[in-house]
Amino acid sequence: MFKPITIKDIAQALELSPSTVSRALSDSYEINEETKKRVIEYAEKHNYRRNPMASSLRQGRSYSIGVVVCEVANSFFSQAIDGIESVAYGKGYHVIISQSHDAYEREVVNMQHLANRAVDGLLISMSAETKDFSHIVNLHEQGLPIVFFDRIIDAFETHTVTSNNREGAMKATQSLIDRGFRKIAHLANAPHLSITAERLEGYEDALRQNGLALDESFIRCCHHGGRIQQEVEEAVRYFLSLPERPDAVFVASDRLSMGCLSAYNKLAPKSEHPAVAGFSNSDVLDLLQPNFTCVRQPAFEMGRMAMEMLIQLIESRYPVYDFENVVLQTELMMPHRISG
Amino acid sequence: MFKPITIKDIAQALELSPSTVSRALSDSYEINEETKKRVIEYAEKHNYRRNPMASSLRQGRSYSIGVVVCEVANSFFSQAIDGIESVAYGKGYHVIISQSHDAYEREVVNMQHLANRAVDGLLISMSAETKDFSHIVNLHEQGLPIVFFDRIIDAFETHTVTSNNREGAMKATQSLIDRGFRKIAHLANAPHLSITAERLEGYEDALRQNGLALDESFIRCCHHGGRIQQEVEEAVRYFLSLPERPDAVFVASDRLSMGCLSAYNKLAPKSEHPAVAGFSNSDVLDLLQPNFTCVRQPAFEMGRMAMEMLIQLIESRYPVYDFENVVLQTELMMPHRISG
DNA sequence: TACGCAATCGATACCGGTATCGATTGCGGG
DNA sequence: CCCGCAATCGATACCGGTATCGATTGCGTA
Repeated sequence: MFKPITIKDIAQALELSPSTVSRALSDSYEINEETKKRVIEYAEKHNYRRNPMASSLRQGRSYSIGVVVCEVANSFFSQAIDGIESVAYGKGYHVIISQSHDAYEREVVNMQHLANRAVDGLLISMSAETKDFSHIVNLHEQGLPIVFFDRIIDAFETHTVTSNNREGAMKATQSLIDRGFRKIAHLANAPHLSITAERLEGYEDALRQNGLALDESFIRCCHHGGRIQQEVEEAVRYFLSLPERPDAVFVASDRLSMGCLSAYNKLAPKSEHPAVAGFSNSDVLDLLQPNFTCVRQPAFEMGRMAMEMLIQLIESRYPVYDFENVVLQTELMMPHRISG
Repeated sequence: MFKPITIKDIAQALELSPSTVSRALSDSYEINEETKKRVIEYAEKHNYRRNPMASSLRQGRSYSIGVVVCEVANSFFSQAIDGIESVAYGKGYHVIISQSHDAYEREVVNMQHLANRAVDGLLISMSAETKDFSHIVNLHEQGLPIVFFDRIIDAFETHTVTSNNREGAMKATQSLIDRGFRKIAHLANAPHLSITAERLEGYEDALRQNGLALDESFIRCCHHGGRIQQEVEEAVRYFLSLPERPDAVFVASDRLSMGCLSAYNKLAPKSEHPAVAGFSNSDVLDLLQPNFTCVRQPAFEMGRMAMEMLIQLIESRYPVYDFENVVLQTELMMPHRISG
């Protein structure tokens, strides 16, 4: 096994003290330019790499932050992560991604692993299954900076970034109404999520504003957020089984939109497909399904802002008590007009 | 700021030595059961968390491994990551994901950050842009265990996991031939990738075996692997501009398949769309596009195996000189029959 | 009685950087 | 000539665990 060279090796070789080498390598003003050059040259020549653990241990900081999302194979989250990374790299932070797979157990384990000094802060979008927040509250009480995005909770005060889910849902539902549909169903996400309630509200508001009746039987929620395609198919099968079938569906999330369209393709002939509108940040879904209206969230921007807020918390010298709750606007993408 | 309790605090409180506490917490056989219980109880009660940096620094191991892929918003890679995680968590390893975005610079930076004792090993699927492998060779020469999967290189000997790309490509192309198509184009990936050459081979083999002529003008490759939709559209536009248009296209990757279908939807009426077959691990793509034949790779299994091989390298007491190059089989998914 | 050995625990060095405090040198001003 | 101060660098403790070596005790056995 190869033994990497340390700061002490350099010190010995150049007849300097370890502290001088350390300072030279971090470009300290107290070190003579000439000395710096010697150190840096020697370090590069011998392929020196600073040991991040030793550094973190001493400094009490790791310059890395943890991101907890349900899954990365999701346009919304992957775009958000890109936004997070764009800020992080600029400010010298490293991003550690971990997936909860919408499972409570997984979320707890991942956070424990990330927490306690291994990361300087946490960006969290809650898992669908999680009802008990004590693992997060604990970390927060221990002083770990946390920022929520998208799927937030109010167990304690901190910065949050969300999009205007109510309005997005309303716009999508309204677009279906504008296109002449009246029997509009709602395929909802897991019931405990903040976004679920907000989007349901928007859906109901739109119906109400247009004098349409609310029908509980037209609402179906997926407890696993569509990560199990079977539950989506069940919901679609249910809609298809209704004596009075919906002629349109408003879908609450990216994955559910995928699953919903896919399920209809599988379970019913094209002539019987309802119009579908829903939340999605996919680049191609709207193109693949010309009849699909989607609500896009500014995912990249959300990631960017969340990361900036987190860095603010981390680098603040004093405890922060004044928290921001940013709400970003959504964008409605109408169906493409395809010739032929 | 909250000050987490350390092993020394526990030692002092229980009137033990730090080493005893350390051993008690790692369930050493040299510690009396009674003492262990006292220590563990106190630790739990006071919410003790072992500091991973100190631990890693001393042990020279971090029990975490790094994964470098081009992007996570990709069915194939996200499934592979799930496979990796399934093994990792079982063996007590933590997985750090990082994305190269198919950019050379990004790949180098990420690896540097992961490397040098911050991770115990690396699982790599090469970026499309990378032609210079010295950053990886360096790490390897320093003794960092590395396993390649999917997009491999042969700059040095190590374990690798791939799927049978040649055969997969052949099967897909053959399926198009079987369906009666004769003018089959190929939308290829970035030229330097191992998978690109292998899949091109399979495509050409299939044509040859069926007595069809190879036509260079029917092959177009995307240097950014389709991450820039514009380059896919250009290729599609090119195919559409040919005096003799292809009646079918074999597409080399997941993202390219998405992009290709999407581009055709955008650029040509449905009646002029060619049949499309290609590599894809998407759950829904084949359902959304009934006419799409896809080659699935055993992504989860690839991740699983790669991780197991990496752990073997990491935990081997002696240098390993006998390397495995596993090749897994692909599966052809024929178009669904949709009524209506 | 003496010795060997297992069980249990302590003291300490060390992992590799870095914060802290201090030492040395040189020079300008009073 | 002395003092103050800036510039430059060294010695050392320390971050929080843990490997290493040793110490102590008790007990069975030669």
